[in-house]
Amino acid sequence: MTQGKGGRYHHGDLRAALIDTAIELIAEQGVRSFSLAEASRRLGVSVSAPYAHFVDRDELLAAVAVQAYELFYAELVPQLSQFQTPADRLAAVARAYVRFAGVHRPLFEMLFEAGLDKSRHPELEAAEKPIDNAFLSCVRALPDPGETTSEDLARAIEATAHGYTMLLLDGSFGQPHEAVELAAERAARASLALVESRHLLSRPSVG
Amino acid sequence: MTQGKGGRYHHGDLRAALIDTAIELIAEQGVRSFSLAEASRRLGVSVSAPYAHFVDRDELLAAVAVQAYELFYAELVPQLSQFQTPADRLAAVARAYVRFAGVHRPLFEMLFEAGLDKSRHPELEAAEKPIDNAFLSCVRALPDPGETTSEDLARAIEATAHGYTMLLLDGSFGQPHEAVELAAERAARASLALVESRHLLSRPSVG
DNA sequence: GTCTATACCCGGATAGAC
DNA sequence: GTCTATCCGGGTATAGAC
Repeated sequence: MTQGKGGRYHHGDLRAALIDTAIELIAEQGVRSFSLAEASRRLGVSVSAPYAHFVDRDELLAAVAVQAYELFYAELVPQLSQFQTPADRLAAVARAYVRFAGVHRPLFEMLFEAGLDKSRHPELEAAEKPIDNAFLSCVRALPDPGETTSEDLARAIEATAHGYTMLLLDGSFGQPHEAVELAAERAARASLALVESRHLLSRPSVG
Repeated sequence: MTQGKGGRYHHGDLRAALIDTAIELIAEQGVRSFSLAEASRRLGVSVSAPYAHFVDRDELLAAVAVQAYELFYAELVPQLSQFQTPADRLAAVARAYVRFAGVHRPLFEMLFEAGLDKSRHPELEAAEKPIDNAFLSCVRALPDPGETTSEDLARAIEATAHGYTMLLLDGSFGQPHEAVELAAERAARASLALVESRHLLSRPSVG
């Protein structure tokens, strides 16, 4: 899909092709079992070829993760303009969060299971930030912020969306496609509940 | 710790020793890199010895996971009797949930990252259930259940606790020990907020 | 129940030719 | 930039002796 000539990548964009193939393989077998060797095999290049473009396996995985974050964010964005109130937008973003994980499961898993060292791959933090900001900007648009900081409420909602996502991926909502919608809907509702009782987020939890 | 004689396990309880050693190794290096070979080395037995007690690597890991669930549950239980109201107990359980993950991080991670096939290891589901029940029994003790089912509210709180836990382990709350308490406290407060607005969990999230 | 030995497969990574 | 060839390490699992 990226080379010009025959079956070889002599003059093609092997770097991009490796990223695409890595996504394919991760989607098929998960990050755990991903290897440069297999990616090379699938592309019909030698096992040493990737090292001309990535210093090691982790650098390729980091590039994949960045792309995954971008896709993730791209699927959250449309929700922001589709609802009127900030609260509804928050619910929609939470719903989209869970949906993304359900639809692009291996991609989502790799973001959290690849075991990439973020200090060695600073691009990852940058790629992740827009997602945090999607929640945060909605929270900031709420009237009456109350005592709770925007960051805390945004984090509560993101945590909840993330938590539902994990339960979904773990099978707690069953296997079929309806499970995705079910979990997504629950996350959306919980988000509304957190918004409603956000004043409690900044108080001692027990008397 | 389980054998009687010298450095060999000829007459010791190798099975139990393997589980203990696995926990050690997982605590040191995470599940990812755990191998039967290394566990054998550390115990001073041959690499083939474990196969007399476990059919394969996964069966040992499953046994470890069961033990991890038991410890997890054991740390939640004391919270149940320490607070008066059901809501406070829910907050306390959520707090303890996050704390467990913070204190026994590798153990917690293995429960969700080991990649164990639950259909092949039914013991896992059974070992997990008491934790779900800890949340559920508190919810059931709430006055005025409202329209939302107990299961839904319990799951919302567990999802939130789980989500905060993931953010904590991912470094979103910083590195030091205070991060654990911070995340745990946020989870506790969010639980109270969900209890307070639980009526919203059973309604459509957008009009 | 544990040993030794072995067969097997896999991955990461490098050197040097083209 | 890609190849071939190779080294090195690791893990899983089995066979057969004790």
